[in-house]
Amino acid sequence: MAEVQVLASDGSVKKIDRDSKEGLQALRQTTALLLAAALHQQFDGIRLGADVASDDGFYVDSDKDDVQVSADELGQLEDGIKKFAKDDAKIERVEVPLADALAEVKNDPYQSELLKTAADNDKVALFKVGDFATVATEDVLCYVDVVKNFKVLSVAGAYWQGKSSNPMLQRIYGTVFYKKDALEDDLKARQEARERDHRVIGNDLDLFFVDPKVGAGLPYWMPKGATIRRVIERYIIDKEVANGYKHVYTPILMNLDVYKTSGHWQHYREDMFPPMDMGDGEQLELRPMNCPSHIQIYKHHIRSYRELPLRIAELGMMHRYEKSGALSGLQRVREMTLNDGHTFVAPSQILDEFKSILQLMIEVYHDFDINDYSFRLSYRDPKNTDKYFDDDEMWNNAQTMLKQAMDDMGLDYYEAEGEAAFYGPKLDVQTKTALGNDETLSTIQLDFMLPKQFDLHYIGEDGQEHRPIMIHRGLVSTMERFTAYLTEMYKGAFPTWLSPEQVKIIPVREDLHADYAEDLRKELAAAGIRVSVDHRNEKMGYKIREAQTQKVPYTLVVGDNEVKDSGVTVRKYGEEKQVSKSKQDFLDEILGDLSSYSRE
RNA sequence: GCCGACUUAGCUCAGUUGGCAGAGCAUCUGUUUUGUAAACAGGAGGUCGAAGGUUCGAAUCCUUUAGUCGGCACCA
Repeated sequence: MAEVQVLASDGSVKKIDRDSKEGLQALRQTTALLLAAALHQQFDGIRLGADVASDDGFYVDSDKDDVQVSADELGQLEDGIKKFAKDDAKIERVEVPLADALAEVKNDPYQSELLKTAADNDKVALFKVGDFATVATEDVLCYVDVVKNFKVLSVAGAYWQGKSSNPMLQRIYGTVFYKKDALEDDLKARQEARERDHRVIGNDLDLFFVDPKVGAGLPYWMPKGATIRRVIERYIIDKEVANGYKHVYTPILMNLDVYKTSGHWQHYREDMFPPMDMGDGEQLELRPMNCPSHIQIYKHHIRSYRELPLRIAELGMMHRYEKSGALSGLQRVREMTLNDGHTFVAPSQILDEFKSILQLMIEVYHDFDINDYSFRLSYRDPKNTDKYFDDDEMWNNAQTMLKQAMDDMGLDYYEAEGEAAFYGPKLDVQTKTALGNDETLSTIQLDFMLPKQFDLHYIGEDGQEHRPIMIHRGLVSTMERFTAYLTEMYKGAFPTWLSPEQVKIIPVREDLHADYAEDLRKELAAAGIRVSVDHRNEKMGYKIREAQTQKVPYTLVVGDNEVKDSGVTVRKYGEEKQVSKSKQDFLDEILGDLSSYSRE
């Protein structure tokens, strides 16, 4: 076990395993410090923000008004880091009076702020390397000669202290490891991440496109993408109907007054498209959420306690005016169709209904083979409560209830303040995109507010009116985001049941085998399989290659041998091996795939 | 929305100090009838994102604008 000495901000020194998480973090923090030192040395008068070790590397912020670092200057910064990382170089901790430290950085508001935050009793601890010193915060390595295998990757923008009301700084990102091959693996993984990006695959496989001339964030689903979506839609509707959901269709346009009643207009307006003024005083609004629509369904009849839980669901199209910089392929769009559902329950039913929704979600994830996710309990921000519906008791009860349900079910989760919807706390299922960004896939939200706003009630056993509670839930997210997620997860090689083209038949000779190929296609199509014959005037190798690059699960070659045996020769995606079998055996195989959602 | 970079044929990309807009793949036409990852030949295809400006002359320089990408902020 290789050990490294780390220096903490309080001056204590200890040895830790360099391959531990802390060991890597200390290396990242150290490299960030050296990058800050290099920036300080190479760019006179640069004002430095924080130097930070992140989950996948490190970064340093700096003011860009006087010094704008360009992408082609990153190499010279690497050289600068190397100069600091000499054999005998050490990071030392010094403690100085705050006033002295502030005097040193009097033209740098960011360092001043960091110093003030870190100061204790008018003294502040600094980490020093060469003649560069900055605030001591996270652990660093005592000896910096291990900073060898690193790369300065990119320059981007970031708000000072993460607040959009603050000035924007430039942020320089990098990555670092103890071992050279670990660095190379990391760089390779970053490259591969780009190759599995759903926008790249979506283009290669012709799944969808966005045309800027028509509108940003408004995707077009090409036939193959539409097929994947249709499979998802049919799957989830069947699943939900089987689990007691009533599927409905509701308008995507509603009178704006409804959104004033719901509170969306007050809390969510900046994400909504502007209302359409119809000229006669009526204002119509493109809906940003489906909940008010399902509330109308609820209110259409007088409801009895016997009907609860009442589960209303819809693949609901909605429009949100997402900020231009947030748009990204199918992941963030302005028109989306959510696998939405709202359960109306009596207070005593909340816990059980929440658990049964979560159980259903876990089943669905299993069918799609989604395993890499975490549960997040999203609470309101206690320091900024005016963003949310105002009812402290409701919030506290609901948040407690969510936590209890998760604990009862024995599921791991983490808690996040400030992530709630404006009307209530929620359970979010967090996943990562190919590029490593966090995103919410599924969500289950408790809502005590909308039933009150819309004055919902049901008749209880006692013959009196009672207020139901709403649970908002999306199991497979929006069709857009879910398709994007699956595309990245499967790298475009969808399991047979989801694959837009399941079987490609290639006749060896068009003049001799086309009829057999066509008969085969008809038999498979009759069994519900998405199949086509490649009749083009091309060589077999060409057609095989295309079937592989298009990631078709099964390629069937038929020639004299197959005609004679009334069979097929099967080549699976990603395999070179060819297996000859009877038509029936192949049909059994692929139907087995479909019924089990299998990828094999 | 903010910071930076980018935008050339359906796709991926060249295009030098401003001087006649290019390649590969795809598409179309022929020839070829093929047994497991790219047959051969020929043709067609672009107001260089858009609008203004500088210049004898702009894909190239300047301004504005839209979009895309990487981040940040915001979120399904």
